[in-house]
Amino acid sequence: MQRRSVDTVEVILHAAGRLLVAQGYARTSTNQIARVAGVSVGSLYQYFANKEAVFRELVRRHHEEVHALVEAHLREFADARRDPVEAIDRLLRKLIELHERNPRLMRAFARELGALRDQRPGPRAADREAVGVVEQLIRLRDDVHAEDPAATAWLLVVLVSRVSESLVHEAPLDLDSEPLLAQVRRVVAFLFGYPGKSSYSQ
Amino acid sequence: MQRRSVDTVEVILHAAGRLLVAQGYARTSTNQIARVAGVSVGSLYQYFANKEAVFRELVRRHHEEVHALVEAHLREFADARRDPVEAIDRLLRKLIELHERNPRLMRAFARELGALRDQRPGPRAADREAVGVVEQLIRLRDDVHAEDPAATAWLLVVLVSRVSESLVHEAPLDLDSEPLLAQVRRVVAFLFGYPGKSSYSQ
Amino acid sequence: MQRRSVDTVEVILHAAGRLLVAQGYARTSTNQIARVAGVSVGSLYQYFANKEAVFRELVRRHHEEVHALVEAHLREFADARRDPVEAIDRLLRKLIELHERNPRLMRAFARELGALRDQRPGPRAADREAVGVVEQLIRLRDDVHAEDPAATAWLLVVLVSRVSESLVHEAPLDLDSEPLLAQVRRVVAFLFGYPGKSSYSQ
Amino acid sequence: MQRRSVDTVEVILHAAGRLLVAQGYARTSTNQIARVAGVSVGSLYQYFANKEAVFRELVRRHHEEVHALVEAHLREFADARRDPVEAIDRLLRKLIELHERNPRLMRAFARELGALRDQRPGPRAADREAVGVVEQLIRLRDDVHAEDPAATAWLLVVLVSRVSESLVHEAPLDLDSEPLLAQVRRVVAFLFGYPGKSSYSQ
DNA sequence: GATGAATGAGAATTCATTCAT
DNA sequence: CATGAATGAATTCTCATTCAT
Repeated sequence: MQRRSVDTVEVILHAAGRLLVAQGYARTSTNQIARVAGVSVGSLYQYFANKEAVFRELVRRHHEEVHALVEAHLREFADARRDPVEAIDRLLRKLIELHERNPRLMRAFARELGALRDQRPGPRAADREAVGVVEQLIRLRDDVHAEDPAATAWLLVVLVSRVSESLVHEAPLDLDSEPLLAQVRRVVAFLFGYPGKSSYSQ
Repeated sequence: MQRRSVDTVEVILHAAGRLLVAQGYARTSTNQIARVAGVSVGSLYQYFANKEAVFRELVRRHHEEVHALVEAHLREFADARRDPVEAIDRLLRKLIELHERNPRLMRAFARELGALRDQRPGPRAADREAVGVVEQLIRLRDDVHAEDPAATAWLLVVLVSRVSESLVHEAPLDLDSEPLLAQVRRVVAFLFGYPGKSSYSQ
Repeated sequence: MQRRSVDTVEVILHAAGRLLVAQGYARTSTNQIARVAGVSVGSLYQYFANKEAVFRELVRRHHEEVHALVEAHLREFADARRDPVEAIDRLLRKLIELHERNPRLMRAFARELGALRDQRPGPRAADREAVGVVEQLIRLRDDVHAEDPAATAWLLVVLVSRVSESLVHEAPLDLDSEPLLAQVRRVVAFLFGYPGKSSYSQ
Repeated sequence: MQRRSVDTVEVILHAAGRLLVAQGYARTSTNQIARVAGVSVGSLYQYFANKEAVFRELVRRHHEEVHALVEAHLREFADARRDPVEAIDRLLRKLIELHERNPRLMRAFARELGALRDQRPGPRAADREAVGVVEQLIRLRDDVHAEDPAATAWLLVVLVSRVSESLVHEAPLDLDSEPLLAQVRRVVAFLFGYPGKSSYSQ
């Protein structure tokens, strides 16, 4: 029984994701989701309060993953023995990897579920939280010399979150991602006062 | 006659914008838009093929404004006698100004109209175009020494477009925008090989 | 001025006919008729009380033509010096000719305007009237020996009106119309007690 | 479950038929049909793709009945031991009987649903098919001497189908149907080369 | 008379949600 | 718990008709 409910929720979310990608939020009906999932609408409403809740759960799970990733890398970033620029670079790569596991779904999240996004705790809220944490970390690390830790933290968060999105969403751009990542790395190093590391001036 | 039609379109778009902000795309009906606009639904459908078309036009107009702004500042950026970092900074400020004229509407655009945004030529396409132009400009300016013009152009565009959005959308962040802009300026200068200009290391 | 109004009515009816054939009654709007006719909707309503009236006039004109044809041939049929079977045959050919001038429109009349058809005087009423007239004529002619004049008249009218329709509407039937007309002729002759004329028994 | 669906379809069709007779196709809305049927509009759309489909099913069922009748009598007509004229007469009477079960509905079919009628396989297609079958049967029977089997078959089909319609639709004609049927019988006998059977000349 | 923008009642259709089985 | 038929409020959109210019 326990098993069954877990499966039901799973197939519903899977179907919802596929339909979201294929037709968007508005065009996807709960009956449709249930049909594709191979369960009855009734079952859908057993586990989800309404249509929105289905998609909210879908997004929530994604955010959870992102959050875990960010947290792990911020721990690395906090570790004085490790290179902070590397930590950011690695986080960025992990985020891109995450997006690339299902880019069409990630794009659909951004495109279709903007209206759901603003619920707390959403990504904006997450960003906000991250800015605070990063600022503290910057202040704690002796080797990071940011002029304005608060502004630097903010820019860093914006950079990482938006760059990872852009790198995936604008994939068709005929640019290789490696040089772009290198560029971001340089900027991060610059922000951290590591001018010598990979700057063009060297 | 001419006058009437123009007015009708205008009041419809105005009403659509207000309702978008107040209740979102999904909850806004065409009858409602018409009522708020003070015209009949029939008139709405005289000028717009369907509900989506109304909001598409709203977004189109916004994009047009952004496009004009970007174009003007890229011309300034192309002018060798003017400081390129200043040009970017001014563009950023203008974009923020634009957003701040009606931040709630701008936020609604991002939140609610993601699905419309992807039409060609949308902002993504615009970004793509901008990257190409900026790359050329970087190559042309003798005083700009970017290591990898293509990657630099891409990062610059992502930075400007996403930072301006973030600055407005996350306004509640208890940060003053001036330090954030200064930070962005520093990064831009760095990207352009102007390390001495406003770097913290000076 | 007089001229203009006549023309306006004419172009409207022409457009209505074309649209009726192309899309049917329901799918044809008055605005569309006006556009195709090259006049304004307002003008349409200057000359026709409503949408239905336009099509009623179209049908009325057709009925008028049919009526004139029938009347002329009934006069011929009434002329004792002329062969009554020939008269019927000629009428039939004339009706077919009429239908063939615009078979698609004729078919559309039958298909789409059934609901208008029942207005008096419609074809049914016309049939009724014709039956009475034909019955009298049969009684008057000495050379016509119909067993039951009333029933014969009825059958004759049904035969002529339905056969002419069928011959045109089912044109794709891979039958030549000449043999079919010959067959009808034989039946008419039989009904008139002209068994020797073209019967197979001769 | 099975039971419910069948009932729902049935009451919808019943209501549609009644409304068709009472107000015609155009004036009948799906909401109205549902209300009269005592079900919700949603249920109507669960079983029918759209308004037209409801009426198409209504007509289809009628055609099915007619088709069954015709088929049964053609089998009789094919039986060499039975009188072919009688077979036609009986078919005609059965068709009239069928029409008279609900003449107003039959009339409404003709008047209002002409546009639906033309779908394949419609009555015209059915007529076409019948002509071919009848022609074969005429050729097979030794006792039927038709001069031109193809033309005879065609005329026979037109006669039977149109006469049965006319007899019902023009019922108000102050004629008794018995003499009319006798007249048709005579014509059929004549077409089959049975001149002595019931001809007035005997 | 002509025009065509404006009207708005009304129609078709959808779909989230319920609930009897 | 599962099912899926039934619901009906709500929405989009059409189009015959009017009337100010």
